[in-house]
Amino acid sequence: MSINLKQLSEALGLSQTTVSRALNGYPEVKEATRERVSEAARRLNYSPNSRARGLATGRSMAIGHVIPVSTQNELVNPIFGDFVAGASQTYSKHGYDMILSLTEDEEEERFYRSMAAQGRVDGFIVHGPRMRDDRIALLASLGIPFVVHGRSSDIIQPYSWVDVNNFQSFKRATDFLLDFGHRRIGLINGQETMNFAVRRREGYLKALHDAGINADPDLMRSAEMTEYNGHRETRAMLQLDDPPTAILASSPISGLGARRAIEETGRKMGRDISVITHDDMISYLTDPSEVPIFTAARSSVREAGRRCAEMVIDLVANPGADPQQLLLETELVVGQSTGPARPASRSK
Amino acid sequence: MSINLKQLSEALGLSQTTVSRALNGYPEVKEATRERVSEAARRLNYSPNSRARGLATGRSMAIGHVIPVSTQNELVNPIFGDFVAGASQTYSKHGYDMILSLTEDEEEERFYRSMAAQGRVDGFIVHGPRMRDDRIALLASLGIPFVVHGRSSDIIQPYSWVDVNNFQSFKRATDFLLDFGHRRIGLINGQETMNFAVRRREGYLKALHDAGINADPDLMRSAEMTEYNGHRETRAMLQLDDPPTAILASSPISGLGARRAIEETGRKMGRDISVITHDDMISYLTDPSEVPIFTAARSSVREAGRRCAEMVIDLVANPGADPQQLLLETELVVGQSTGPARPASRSK
DNA sequence: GCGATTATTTAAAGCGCTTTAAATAATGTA
DNA sequence: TACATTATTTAAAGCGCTTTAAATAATCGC
Repeated sequence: MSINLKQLSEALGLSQTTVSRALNGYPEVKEATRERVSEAARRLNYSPNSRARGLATGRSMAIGHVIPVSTQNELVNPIFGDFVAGASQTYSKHGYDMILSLTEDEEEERFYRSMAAQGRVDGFIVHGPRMRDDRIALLASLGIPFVVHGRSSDIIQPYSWVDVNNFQSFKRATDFLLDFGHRRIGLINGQETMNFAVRRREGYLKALHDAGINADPDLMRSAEMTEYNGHRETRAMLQLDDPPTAILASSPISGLGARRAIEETGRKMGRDISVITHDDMISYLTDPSEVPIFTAARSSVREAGRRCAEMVIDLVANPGADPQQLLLETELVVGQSTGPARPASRSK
Repeated sequence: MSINLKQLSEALGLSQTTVSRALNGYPEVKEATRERVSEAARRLNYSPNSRARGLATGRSMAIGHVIPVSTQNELVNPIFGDFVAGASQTYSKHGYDMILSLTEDEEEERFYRSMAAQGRVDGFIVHGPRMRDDRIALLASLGIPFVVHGRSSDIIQPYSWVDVNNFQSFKRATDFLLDFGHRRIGLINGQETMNFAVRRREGYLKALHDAGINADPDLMRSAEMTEYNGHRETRAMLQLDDPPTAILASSPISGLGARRAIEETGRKMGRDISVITHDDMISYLTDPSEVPIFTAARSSVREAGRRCAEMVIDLVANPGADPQQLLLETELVVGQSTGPARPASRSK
């Protein structure tokens, strides 16, 4: 189908060395020669074999994205598509490929090791960091560049990460509700084995504490962020003797479930009950309206994907460099789902 | 970090040839030798460099997934995560990598060409086939194995695909509604540049036609499958003089929007208006209840991912073989969102 | 016009593996 | 025991590129 370097250089009457250099932009090639070479390469449809080039350079020009999938809950995080879209954009700009694999918990270590040892990738993006994630120590010991999307906790050695300021974001959202006079605020969090979920809870608790409010365990729920779970947990909270007047949901999807539960009881969201969601701005979920339905703490996960990709490419290019960190703030976008607290309406 | 073949063979006092053969399961190696080699490989932490191996074998052991992203609508399809999860599972079983890239329309052809020419992948999965998708002719002309997830139309040459029987699925769902006495059935379809959407509309129309009902253009909507659009289109239909008594939604997400619009007008889904959705069984959206909220035509996109991966691996292994096709049927799961037609209730 | 520089090109080695062709060892047969 | 077979191992070539070290061409200063 397409020719190789040897054929191209023979066709040109030049050595492989010169042709290679011409195409790779080395300065010691006469400009006229370079043009002749480029033209011929285009005309004869030459493209360098990536494996051969990789073998010679010691680079694979690929970054591995390893998505943990626990065996119990085979859930794929909905943010995943948009994150990857952002990263892919950056990679293609730099000539990198993205190698994606979903691995189950038990195989995770083996997988990272073999990908690294076989030289299939030049670096990794670590997804879904857990509370005390041992992947970080593993990758550090393997000596391969990596960036964590999110953070872990209790890790001594510095490492590179890109994270949303989940603590601040949920503190801010809680403050916003407190300012509206809400005192009973429910939290519908993601699974608290995940690091981000714990940080969100801490932000929520801090705001309550600063306002002199004791947190009520009944109002703090934690489950996978599905529509179904958001509905179930909200319904349960609304059935309490002293139901919340506001709810903080960790994802727009659990937010949808919360809305359904609210409306099922004849309440109106935004009037009887306020709701704020965290919103990663997933393309098919984020409301494009001027005043969106949901008041939300927004942070573009696509942007996070771009930044992670840039960071790991940078780490690959500068092996000696120090780890980098980037903390993204969310933006609180006020929509129709929040308003002043009403005296605990118990309609129905 | 880890050693190479030469070092391993020197440590063993054997030739590289024998060591290579021992590890790759060739029969001409004495069993005792093979064991000695495997043991040493394990002990000395040897793993073969994938690029070198790929250069020698001419295989890259990677399959490319190219997701089209149109510049106007930067939407990432929500099914994508689960499809990829299924495929990844199959790949890792066979030692393949998945290379993922999102490319914009204009770059698509160039991208496929260069991936193929550079030998970065051994085959492709084509996502989101359009009505008369020219990627199929392109890939056929490149002579590289590929499987289309979905089908195109008006393509003369046979090609490999895995698709859901969208026509039959929507015909069946429409029949189900007709049996309940519905005569005004709204369709909230995906974008009809996509092949699947057109097939769904045809199934819907066929059922109506067989029942002697003239399709009403006002009841056939087509837009990207977001919550927001599902809401908007449903609301528009409910405001008609002669509103539908049932709605067919092309995705669970537009279904959520439809439900919101229905309830906003004081109607009750399942009683006043019936809704059936197509459901790809996306992990975070599918309702695990015995009797789910939504009546839906279900088909596991994760399974489709697995089957596509198997098929492309098979095509790579058997270059001469004929194209393969697989048509998956949906299962109509009856939930709470459907019931007998009610005399066009115009509450509120 | 000639040696010294500088610019440009090339031969050949090397990246780490697989595989062909050939050599050596082991076993069988008469 | 000697020759033919079969089993096992090895040397070396080759995959297609980059890059080091060396060669050749062109240009400069005087």
